[in-house]
Amino acid sequence: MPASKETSIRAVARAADVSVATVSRIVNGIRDRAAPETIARVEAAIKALDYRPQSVGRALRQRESRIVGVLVANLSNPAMAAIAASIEVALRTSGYVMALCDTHEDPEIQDEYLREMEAQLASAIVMVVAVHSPGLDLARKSGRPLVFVSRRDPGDPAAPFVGINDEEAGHAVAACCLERGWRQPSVLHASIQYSAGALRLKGLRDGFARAGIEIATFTADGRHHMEIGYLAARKAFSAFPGTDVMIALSDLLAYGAYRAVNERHAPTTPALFSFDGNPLNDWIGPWLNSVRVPHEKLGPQVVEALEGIVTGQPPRAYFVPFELTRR
Amino acid sequence: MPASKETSIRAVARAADVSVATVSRIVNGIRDRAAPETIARVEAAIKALDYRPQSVGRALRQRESRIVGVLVANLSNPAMAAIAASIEVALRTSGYVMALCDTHEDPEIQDEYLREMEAQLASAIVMVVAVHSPGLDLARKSGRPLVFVSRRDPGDPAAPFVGINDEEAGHAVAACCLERGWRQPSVLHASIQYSAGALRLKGLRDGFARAGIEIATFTADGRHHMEIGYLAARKAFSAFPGTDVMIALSDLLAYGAYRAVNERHAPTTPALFSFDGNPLNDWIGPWLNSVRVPHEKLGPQVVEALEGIVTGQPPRAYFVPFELTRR
DNA sequence: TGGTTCTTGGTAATCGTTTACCTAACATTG
DNA sequence: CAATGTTAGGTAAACGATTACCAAGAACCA
Repeated sequence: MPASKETSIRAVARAADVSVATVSRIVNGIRDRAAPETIARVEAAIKALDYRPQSVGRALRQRESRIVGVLVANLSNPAMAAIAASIEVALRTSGYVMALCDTHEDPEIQDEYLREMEAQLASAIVMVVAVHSPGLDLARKSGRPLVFVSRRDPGDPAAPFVGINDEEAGHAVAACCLERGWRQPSVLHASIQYSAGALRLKGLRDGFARAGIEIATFTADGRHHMEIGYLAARKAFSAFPGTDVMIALSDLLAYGAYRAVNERHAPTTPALFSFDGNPLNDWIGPWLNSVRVPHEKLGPQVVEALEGIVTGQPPRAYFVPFELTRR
Repeated sequence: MPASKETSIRAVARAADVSVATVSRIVNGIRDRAAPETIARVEAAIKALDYRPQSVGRALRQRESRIVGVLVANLSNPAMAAIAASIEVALRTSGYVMALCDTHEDPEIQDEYLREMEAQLASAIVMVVAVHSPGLDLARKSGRPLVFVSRRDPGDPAAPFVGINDEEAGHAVAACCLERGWRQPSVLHASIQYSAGALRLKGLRDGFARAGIEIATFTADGRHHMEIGYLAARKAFSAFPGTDVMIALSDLLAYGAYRAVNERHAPTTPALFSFDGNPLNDWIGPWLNSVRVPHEKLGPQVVEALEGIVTGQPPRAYFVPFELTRR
């Protein structure tokens, strides 16, 4: 009868006729504190009772759990879901457990979760697209490893960061457009108060400036990024009818722009370009040129960044290479 | 100086000059065991020290943490990500913390996570699209509340379930097709060994049978659902060239079919229908008719189902209404 | 042989919280 | 006034795991 009521370390100790200390040491792989024969007996008991140490006991004693809090801004965004999925795999292989939280890009919810992770004694926190918040300021000095993904720490640009080199990506997009002869770019963006958007824009601006081209930017208010993209694209069409390429600073904006393009029924339509490149685009957005972020590479980099922090390496950016998908 | 090193319940007790028991009672809202004046003093101390009880201590003592394990089959599927987002909001409002795990629809990973949630003393487990696995059989008898979302418990059809009525949805799709005069349906599906697919298919079959129409089904092998949809649609085109509507049993299959439709360059193209209706479809898939699952309603139902279990109500299905999106 | 070191393993404190039980002091009642 | 509640709060034992420290025997060496 495997397990059921009493599968504590004590039960194993009784079954193997040793002390709990010995069991604990063996479970934790300390093999030079017990005779091989004893180890075998304990391992047999563990198997027989189907024992697995309870995380809470360990966490309480060590003042640190194996949970890593991953706070993402918006789970409904396929790009972020893909990032979360990648981080999950990487954390699991390293023996951590991901607790995934959706902050809805709201500072208060973000703080609520930061506090909760503190209460859970999370061993690290990963912020995927963080916003400025008081709790984040506290977390920064709490000593808990903190890694930022996609968007840099809004309060400390030097904090450990995993993502693409956004400015370089902007450059690359500009170069690609010029190569194709698109010289009337309009850029659609939502908020650019944070690093990712601002850097992408800077890269674009610099890239086009080399050809003596100044870019036109458009934004709008909306309930979500698709709507913003849609409205911004409409603005672009009326203010800049001759535009031959629309560059959206994120996928979701491009989806919105796509609707605006279709509704326009013009003889020629501008090309569409965007950043993020979520994995579904190959199928649902074949009309979209994009900067593909290799989401599957993000997870391992996050783990590396975390290990860098605990081993005391100076904080730095862990860039993953992006690719251009041209249609 | 709020908090930092020593913000245990003991610190609060010292600051307010009471025992830890009193602090604990006040923190937990037991207000009739202390004088109002004492309560005020303790609450002031809590605020001054910025105290929040550590979850691990509580979990250890109560043998149950506030974590709810949510195991989803595939985070990269926007429909499932949307479900996870909805569950997250509902759990948070009820004071729980979601630990989200991606099982990749792999029984072994699913079991690994089930065990981990056990070790974390999770207070409940939510399975979004579960597969059959030995660990699931164990979890079922562990007494821990267990709710299935989207797909029923593969081992116990009567287990608590939250989702749409798949058979009825199949019926509705058939009726809608007939109303539009589409009488040559081809159905694309991946695995139908699980409840959702099988029931949708049954509903479709029954619905069309009323008009004396037999449906043709197609499937294929592929690395993911998009590819399966693509290949199955190609099969359908060669085996059933006259098909006037393709019904995919999930969104992702429909995305794949869309590519096949576009590549065909035929004078008339079949209509596309699918199930799931993820929130992005309005923008990226305007060509897609679908059964929209109101993801935002799923989370609250999941919480209701969990509460039903702990209050000892008999297990049942909690259906959410679906809607047809016609293009 | 007496001392040292290694091996093997046990003892018990500790982490932070909850809660059953105890105990004064005071209030109420007959 | 004695008996009985009631109120307000404290004491201490859990919960499960880790780990610093201790100790007995064996092995080794001079």
